[in-house]
Amino acid sequence: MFVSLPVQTAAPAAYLPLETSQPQKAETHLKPGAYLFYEGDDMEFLYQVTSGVLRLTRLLADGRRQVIAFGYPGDIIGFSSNGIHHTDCKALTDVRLQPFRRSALERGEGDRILHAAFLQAALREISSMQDHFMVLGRKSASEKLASFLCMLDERVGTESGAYRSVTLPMNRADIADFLALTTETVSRTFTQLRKSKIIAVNNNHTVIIQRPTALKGLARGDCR
Amino acid sequence: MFVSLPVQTAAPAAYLPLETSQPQKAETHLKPGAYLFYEGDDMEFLYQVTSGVLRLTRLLADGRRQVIAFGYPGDIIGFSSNGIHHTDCKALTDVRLQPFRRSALERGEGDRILHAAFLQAALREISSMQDHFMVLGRKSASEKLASFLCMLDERVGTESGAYRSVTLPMNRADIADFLALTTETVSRTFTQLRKSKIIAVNNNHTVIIQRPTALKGLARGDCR
DNA sequence: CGCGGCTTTGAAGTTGATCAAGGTCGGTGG
DNA sequence: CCACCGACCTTGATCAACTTCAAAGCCGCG
Repeated sequence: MFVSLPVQTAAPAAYLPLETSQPQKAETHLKPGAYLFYEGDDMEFLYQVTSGVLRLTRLLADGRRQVIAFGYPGDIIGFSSNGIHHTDCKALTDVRLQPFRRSALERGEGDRILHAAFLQAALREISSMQDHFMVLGRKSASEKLASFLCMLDERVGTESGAYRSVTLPMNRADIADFLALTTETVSRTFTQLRKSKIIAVNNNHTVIIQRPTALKGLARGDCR
Repeated sequence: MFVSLPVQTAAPAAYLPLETSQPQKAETHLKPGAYLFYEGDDMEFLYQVTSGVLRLTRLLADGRRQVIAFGYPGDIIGFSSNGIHHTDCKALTDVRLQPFRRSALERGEGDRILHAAFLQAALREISSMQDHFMVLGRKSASEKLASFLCMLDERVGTESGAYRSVTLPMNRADIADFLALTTETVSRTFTQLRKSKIIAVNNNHTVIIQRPTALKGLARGDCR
């Protein structure tokens, strides 16, 4: 019986457009702060993120919020089983998107290759959501933040001098609602990681990973 | 901007076999306590649950555990994006399963109808996982348990006299690890729901829903 | 009857939430 | 260029929910 390693998401580390021979709708563009769709909207399109970052959220009646996912280049956004969107989707940066007609999901319709690509994307999504269950359910605040930073580093981290670094287009509240914490706790945890020299923080939107091994260990839950 | 209603999973409320014309492997059978696969195993097959209940779990190095899902009749079990299982899968009851070759997921291979059915199943899975994010991340202990009972009632609840009732094939620890609580808290919360006459509990494995509206309200988070 | 596994209950301990100020930074307008 | 404003972030003090630790109860089964 193994122990959970975060799935080595063979997710498109770099943006990789879906293969298709179908005539497609033209690329869509979104300004920071703009919404792509709201919860309850009819699903007309699926989108593959070409560039930029999106935020998918859900709300409870009393305002409690959960960030369901951040959408990065390569990700497919807007999957729904019943033709209704179940999240709000907002652009955090300038975003470019490739839309695909909803019918591309339906049986028979659309080209086979595209269909298979959607299934692969859905399977990757399931994998990463399973990882996140563990994060939400069983990890401490510092383990959660470490997991988040590691995940972002794997997806969109860049070499910067001696260290790798990650840009955070979302604010502390978004991170809090993704990790099921409060902004205060996220902030305190950043401070803690900074003080233990595991990371350094620039202008609150750039994190430099000074001790990657320590960060990964924390993320895995080797120690609390 | 809407507020999250748990997705009306158009999930096969009753077991609905996948349509396929393909020659299939014969149905598999599992005794209670038997494992279907372990984390790290190669994925050879996908399975549709015909009858019985499965439990999918993940572990952290220090033993912290998260129940990823319970597999009920109609559910597709064993989705993986990279051909490796990322959970342990154990039968909680006698289980019958219809296996499907992994290749049925791959592009080109297999029949189109089956392929589309898998995609639909994957999309439903994503929907229900999104619901569960909200439960794990933002709900209190009693809201979590109420959500769990409502979900089970929708899926497999039965009319029993004046009330509906739900059978729980899993134990308190499994429920705890599904909802990210401890067995003690789950037990206390059951007691609390019992004392407020929202539910009645039989032999610890049967719950009678005495006040469905109160239970649903609690699950939605109308009040804490 | 008695054993073992599961569940319940109680008391004390912790983690993270809440409440409440300040502090920082970037943009705007005088 | 500087002052101000607002949004966001940080820090501190207190609090509550849930966990942990401990012990007893229940129940099905050999």
